[in-house]
Amino acid sequence: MSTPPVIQISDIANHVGEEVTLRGWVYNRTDKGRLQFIQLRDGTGIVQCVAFKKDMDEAQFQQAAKLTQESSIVVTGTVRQEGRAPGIPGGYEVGLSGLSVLQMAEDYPITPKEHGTEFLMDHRHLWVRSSRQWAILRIRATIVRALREWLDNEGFLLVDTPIITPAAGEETTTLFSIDYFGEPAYLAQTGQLYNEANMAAFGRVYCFGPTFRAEKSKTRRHLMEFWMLEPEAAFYTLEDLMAMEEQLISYTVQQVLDKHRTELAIIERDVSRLENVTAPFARISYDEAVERLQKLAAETEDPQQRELLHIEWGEDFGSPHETALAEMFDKPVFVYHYPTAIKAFYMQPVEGRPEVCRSVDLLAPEGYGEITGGSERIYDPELLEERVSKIGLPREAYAWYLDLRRYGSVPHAGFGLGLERTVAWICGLPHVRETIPYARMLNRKYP
RNA sequence: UCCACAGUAGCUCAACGGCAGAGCAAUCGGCUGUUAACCGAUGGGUUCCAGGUUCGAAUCCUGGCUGUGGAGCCA
Repeated sequence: MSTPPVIQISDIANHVGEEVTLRGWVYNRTDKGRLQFIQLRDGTGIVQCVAFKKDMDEAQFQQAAKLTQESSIVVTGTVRQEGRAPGIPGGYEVGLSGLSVLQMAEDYPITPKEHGTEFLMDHRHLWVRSSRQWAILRIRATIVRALREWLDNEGFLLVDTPIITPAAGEETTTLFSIDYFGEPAYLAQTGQLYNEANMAAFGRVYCFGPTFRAEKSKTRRHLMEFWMLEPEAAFYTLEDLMAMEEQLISYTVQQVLDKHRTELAIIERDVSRLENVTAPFARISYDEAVERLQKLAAETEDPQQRELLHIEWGEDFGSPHETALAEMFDKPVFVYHYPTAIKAFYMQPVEGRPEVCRSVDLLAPEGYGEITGGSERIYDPELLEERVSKIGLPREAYAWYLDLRRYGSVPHAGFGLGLERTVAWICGLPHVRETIPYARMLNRKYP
């Protein structure tokens, strides 16, 4: 007797009326005596399998009745359309004729009831099987693919930058240090400086990989290990950068809308907010942003809220400021020309107004905060030298970077995009911890 | 690092100075259309840890640990 062909649940609509084999895990099970319902999960979807006592071998029917949640099984049966059948995609079910058990799962900790965050994060290795997490991580993969696809199509070359580095990428943030054969080394917090070297070799480049920040940040927007996409392009101006970012982001959102209606429905995302994300995005200067915030603070009744929104020109935005600014627009908003003093040393000052620089951050709507940050870079060798010595960076560690300005320096610009914040925004999640398979946070590195 | 809140059964929670409880999960039984099925039964506790107050502490006090939310910093 031959075994029916193995199919994937995502492809089930193409097999109605056929005898098939499915392999996977028991998502849920219930029975009505001589009738059993087994929801089977195979990674591509979930389908309801129906076992009637009269259609099956008695021993197999008895075994099915003992199936525990997440037991691994192989089943055979006939696919039929059935409006009552739940699942992903749903609307189809399999009338079982055979079943074999690969392993009977022990008591599964994650039940179909609600659980707390700590418990779920402790069982992250199992939690990723849940349909909500399944949907989020599939959308994350599409976001990564869309971002890279757009860049590849626009002539940006993927050039990887190192993760183990000899010194800080920028001056401020704390780094994770490692022992490099007796010498200190650090996990990269950005690939940007290397990107600038690669830009001079390939014109338009990007790097995409994990970055590490040893800051003791404890918020819904921070991870110790997160993925950052960093494009860098020769001869790009700040205006070029904004035009590029709005195309890249709107393309990515569109790809998610095209490919993941099912997943967006599972996580109950309000897609109307995403359908709105089309170029051009709003653009306001830092000056205007401060004015808007001061006006808003003045009009705010609640004294506590007014205190949170207080800002003077020259200060960086805190998260209440970013949220308030983003709420003034129904799509992402660029804020450009930040004060030079609060930005990184390599950012190009605005001509005739050196107290501000050619920098731009993109704030996502709905309170998700900064999802990209970028700038034109200083290309004048003397100015860059001056900046490096002024803030007391170790000259020898940056010698190679300063070299770039000595051999054919050109105007150029680039930005970094935080992947997890972008995923959180597009998925409408309250916290970045669910946007990455295994989050590394202040109080968590397990599992 | 700072501020606020929390920790009770495998999970989610109740009990708030006087016998340690419920729902789900587990186990056993029933049911031919379940959608987090339903019905009946059974088992399940170092009330985070250490000290203190009290006739009596899950409950009040002190210290610690762990977590959650927020701030700062940042993407």
